[in-house]
Parts: sequence; structure tokens; C-alpha cells
Amino acid sequence: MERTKKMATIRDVASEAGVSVATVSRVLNGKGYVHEDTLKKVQQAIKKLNYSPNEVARSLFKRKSKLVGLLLPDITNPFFPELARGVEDELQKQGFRLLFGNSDENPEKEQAYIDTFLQNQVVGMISATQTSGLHKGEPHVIPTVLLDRTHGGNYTVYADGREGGRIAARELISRGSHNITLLKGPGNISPVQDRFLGAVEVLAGANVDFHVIQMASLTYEEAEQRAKELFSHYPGTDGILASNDMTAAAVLHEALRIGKSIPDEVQIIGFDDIPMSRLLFPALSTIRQPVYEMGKQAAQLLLKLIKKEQVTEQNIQLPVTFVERNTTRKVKRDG
Amino acid sequence: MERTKKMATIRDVASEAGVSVATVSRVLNGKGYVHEDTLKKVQQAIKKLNYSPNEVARSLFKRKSKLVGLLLPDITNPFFPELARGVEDELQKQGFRLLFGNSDENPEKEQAYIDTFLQNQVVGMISATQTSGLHKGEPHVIPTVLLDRTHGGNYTVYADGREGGRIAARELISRGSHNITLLKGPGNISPVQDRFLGAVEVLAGANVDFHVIQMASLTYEEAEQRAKELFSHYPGTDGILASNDMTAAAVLHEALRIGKSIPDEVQIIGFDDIPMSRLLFPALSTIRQPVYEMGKQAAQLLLKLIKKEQVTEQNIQLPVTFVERNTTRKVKRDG
DNA sequence: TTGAAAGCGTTACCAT
DNA sequence: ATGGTAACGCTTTCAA
Repeated sequence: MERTKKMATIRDVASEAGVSVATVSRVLNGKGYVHEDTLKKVQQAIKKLNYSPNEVARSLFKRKSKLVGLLLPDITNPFFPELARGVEDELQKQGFRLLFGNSDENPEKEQAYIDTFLQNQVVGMISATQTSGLHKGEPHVIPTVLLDRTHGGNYTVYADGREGGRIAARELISRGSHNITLLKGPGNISPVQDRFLGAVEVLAGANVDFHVIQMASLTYEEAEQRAKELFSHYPGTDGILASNDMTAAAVLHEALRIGKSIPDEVQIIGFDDIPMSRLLFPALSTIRQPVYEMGKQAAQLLLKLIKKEQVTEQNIQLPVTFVERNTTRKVKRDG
Repeated sequence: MERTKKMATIRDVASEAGVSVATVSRVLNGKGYVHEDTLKKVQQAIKKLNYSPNEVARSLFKRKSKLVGLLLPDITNPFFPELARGVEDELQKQGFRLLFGNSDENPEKEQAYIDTFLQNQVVGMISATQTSGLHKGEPHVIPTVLLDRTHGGNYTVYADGREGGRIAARELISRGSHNITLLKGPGNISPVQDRFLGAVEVLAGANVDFHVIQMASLTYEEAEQRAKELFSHYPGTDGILASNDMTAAAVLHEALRIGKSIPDEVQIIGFDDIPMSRLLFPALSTIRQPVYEMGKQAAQLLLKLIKKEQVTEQNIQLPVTFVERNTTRKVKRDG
């Protein structure tokens, strides 16, 4: 028998229990009066038929589902899985589910996902994409929070990249680098731009040389290429600020390959603190973003918007921290 | 004006175009006769109102959505993002969207996700979880394919772990290791068990010593711990077979920390070829699973099931390959 | 070629 | 405390 078993409906439950669908609906939703005995009958019927309510019908009637759309550039980029978990864990607790899509920074794909999210009556959206048709054009039809790549949305959650850049630069300097090279990421990715600006701010005011290598992307492949250029163009470099851990890893790899001693000859600081960073050898010193927490906060903010609760902070900035590992030298602290 | 703009419905389009909803529906779905002029009128109305059909209402009527449920143990585990992309990319092309959940190997959570997937009328499911209530108990209500952790489902896609284990063992031996330690993963994860069995098969028939260290989990934390034990209990080890790249990375890190020369003193082979592996230093030699391809094939298989097309292979096994990097010695090949 | 109406599984209003 | 029923937005007979 290959038949797909038909799901029991509220009507089946009603007739099984010998009551009306309205009554079943009431017990399902725990609202309205229902006699104790009736309650029991209904519950039994539900159990007997292994009934569970059809969310689609509910969504149709209520004109909103229990679904949230999550839009990411690419889950394959190690920065995003934790973000996604932060979002999911928080939402899941409240009974919401995730409709999920990767846009690959492709505006058409992004728009296609947004459209289908909307068509599926999601109650809200969280987006970590750059281009985000979410904020341009049509007025927000549903609550939306922008995550990480925030470019001036109404509701945003992001880490303090500017300060991160400053911290990184300071750490490098205080640990003795005088000749610093910055790997600068694409200017259109706002958090990446911020960390660069922060670093330059400090570097410009300090008594050190520095150079900038501009990258067109944040792919590992490009980073490998740039790392080679770096060591040939600026052989005197004794400190490197990478725009993220991925590129830091590529630089570290190349440095080791050509026999540089890390951190003695060259110090390296990354950005993000992706899970891999501690597994590199030497383990990568980096600026940590509280990624999971960011996802979580975005979800909490969205939840408030959905429930129309008062939100005190529309733009939530989370602090970053320096994670000292082994691509930077120890600093002597007196005290 | 803070109003949430109400979406146009098929009725709005109908009255705008001066036709009936039935006609609009026909043009929407491109089925049934509709006069050229009527067609144009309707299309204009659609454009004018910026109408797009409500998927929820469609799903309700058809009793199935355009949604597919994807169940993963943990997207945060670097093995899974590529799997997910393989699945998504394939499904996305055909207009299906992903409802996504992480089970954390927790049967209750898993069941909860499955339930809501079903309540949302997904057309199919893909699951990479171990416990999968998907195959036990109730008859499959909807098409389901098991991915990676396949434990005898009806429709499965997985890599040849057994052969992978054999290959790894052979490579280690042919490159001169005589004293091999195996890091064995939890026995209840089938693909992990397979690769162990494959390795033992070869090792047992070869003229080498070998030891097994049993791990209770595949977390990096435990791997770090076990790595320490490994080098203190079996200091003579000159070859290590890890149950996945994550634990290989931990072992590599520890080996380097205590001053072992890799690969001269100790060779290491991982399993999976997660993106990080090539970034380690030395880059990790490993057994590669075609993860993206696995996801893709699972999606294709599911698509066939959904469309009730003939499926020739219910269980798709994909080959693994040895990726030679720098944690193994070069082997001299004469020819 | 087009339209009226039933029905998908719920919820919520209004009676009773 | 309970039931009848309209409505949510769509698709699909069936008639015209």
C-alpha cells in the first residue's frame, strides 16, 4: 500500500468527539469557555486521531504564519553559521520556524527570496545581505531587522567594527610592529569598511609606517594571491591587519610557507574569530565579534517587533574584543 | 502612516481587469483557455496592483506547499554548510524553498521540527540527522531522503565511508607509517563507524602496529583532550587516522605544540575535507567527501520523488578521494 | 472562452 | 458552554 495517509482535520476530531469544530478550535487555542468533560473528550479524540492542526490553514486565516525569513549571503562562509544558530535558537524557543535562503550577494536572487518569503506570509525577516531590497523601494510590509550588514536600516544589529579596527591597530603597535600592512576588504561591505577606517584612524596618529592592499573580494583565493604580493612588495612588513580571519588565515599560511617566523618576525591580527581561527597554527589572534549573540539579539528584536512590544533600541551595537592568541607577541605588562 | 499595506488579492486583480477570479487564476497558472485580449488586461492589472499570488492559500487548496524541510544536526559543524548549499541550490532552481532546522542530535527537537515541517505541508524532507523519527514509526507521509547519516532509510545519499577508511589506511602505510593510532568516533554515527571499519580492515591485514582511541563525541574540545592522551600513551605513534578533519585539526595542533615534526615524525590523515583543512599549516591531507554534490544529489532524488518520476537508484553512494596535502609524506612513484 | 461556486482547514463572530 | 457559519485567498470543476 503506497498511499499517502491523509492527515486528520479539525472536522474529524469534532465528529470523533461528538462536538462542533468551533469547540475543538477553542480547546486547541485555549480560549473561550469549554466544559471540563468536553475538554477531555476532545483531547482524547485528538490523541486518538493523532491530530495536529494545519498551520497552512491557520496562516491563511490569520494572514500570517509562524515563519520567519532568514536571508544570508552564503552559509558556506564560516562567519554565518553561528549567526544563523543565534537566530534560530531564539526563534525556535518561541515556536517560530526559519525559511532560509542564500543570496550570494546577487540582488535578483535576494529579491526572489524576499518575494517568496512574503508570499509565504512570513511574520518577519532577518537579513544579513548587503544589497537588501528590504530597505529601498516599497515600504516595509513586515517587520525586518538587518544583521551585520546594516547599511542604515530601521532596525539593525551589528558589531562595533570601527572600534574593532582601532583595537587591532593598537594591539599591533603596542606589541612592537612598526611597519604595518592592511588588507582592506571591499568598500561596499559596511562592517568591513568600518574596521578598516578604525585601524587607519589609529595608525595615522601613531608613529608607524603602513601600507594598504585593496582586495576586491574576501575569498580565500584572492587572499592567497594578495598575501604573495604583500610579502614581495612590502618585505619589511612586521605586522598585518587582515580584514577578516579568512584572509588572515591565507596570509598566515603564506608567511609560514616562505619561512617567516610568526609572531617574531611578523604579527598578524584577524577579524571575526571564526571557529577555525583557534585551530590554525599558530592560533590566530583576532578581533572577536559576538556572532551568536548578534543573531540572538536580532531574533529578540524581531520578536518584539512582531509582538508590537515597545523597542527601546532600534539599532543595537555589540562590542568586540581582542582575542590574544599566538600570532601576536606577548606584551609585558608591569604592575 | 504606519499602516501595513494590504497585499492585493486575486479578487482585486479580477475586478481591476473586469473579469472573474477564475480567469485570473487561469492566466496565473497558464492553463485553460483565455482570450488574448483578456490575457493582456489581466496581466496589466497584475502589474498595476503589483500582485503576486498568496502561496499559503495555494498550499491550502493543493494540500501541499513549495517548501522542503531540511533537518541538520548542527549547521555550525563545518561539514554541513556545503551540504545545505548543495540542497538549496538544486531546490531553489525548481522554485522550492527551504524550511530549516538544527536538531543538535536531540530527538525531541528533531521531532518538533519534523512535526512543524509537516504542519506546514512541506512537499518533502531531507534529513542528515541520526535518530530520525523519519524512518521509524509512522509510514512516511511525504517523500523523504536521508543524507549522510543514512541508517537504512528508503532513499539515501551518502559517501563511501568504508572505502574512505581503507584508502586512508593504505595511504598512511604506503607512506611509511608503522605505528598507527586511530581516533575512533562515536559508534552510533554510521558514516563515522564505516570509515573506522574500513581502516581497521586494511590495518589488520597489514604488517603494522595500531591502537584505537575511542571518542565519545566529535567535538574539538574532546579531540584536544584525546590528542594529549594520544601522544603520552602512544609516544611511538608515527601515523594518525582521525575520524574527521575537526579532530585531525586538534591532533595536528597538539602535535605541533609539543614539537613533533609533521609529516616527518608523524603523518596525519583526516576525513571530510572541510574548507578549513587546506588552511591549516601544514595543510591537512584528508579523505574528501563530495559534500556539495551529496546535497545536490539528495535534492535531485527528492525532486524525483516529489514529481513521482521513476527513480532508478534509491540509495546513492558517492565516491571519496584522497586529497594529498602536507601532513603526509610524498611517496616515490616509479614509472 | 468565461464565470459561479464549492472547497482546502482554520478561526472568530454571533447566536443560542 | 456550545454550535453554525462566514471568511481567509486560491484552484478547479461544471455550466453557460
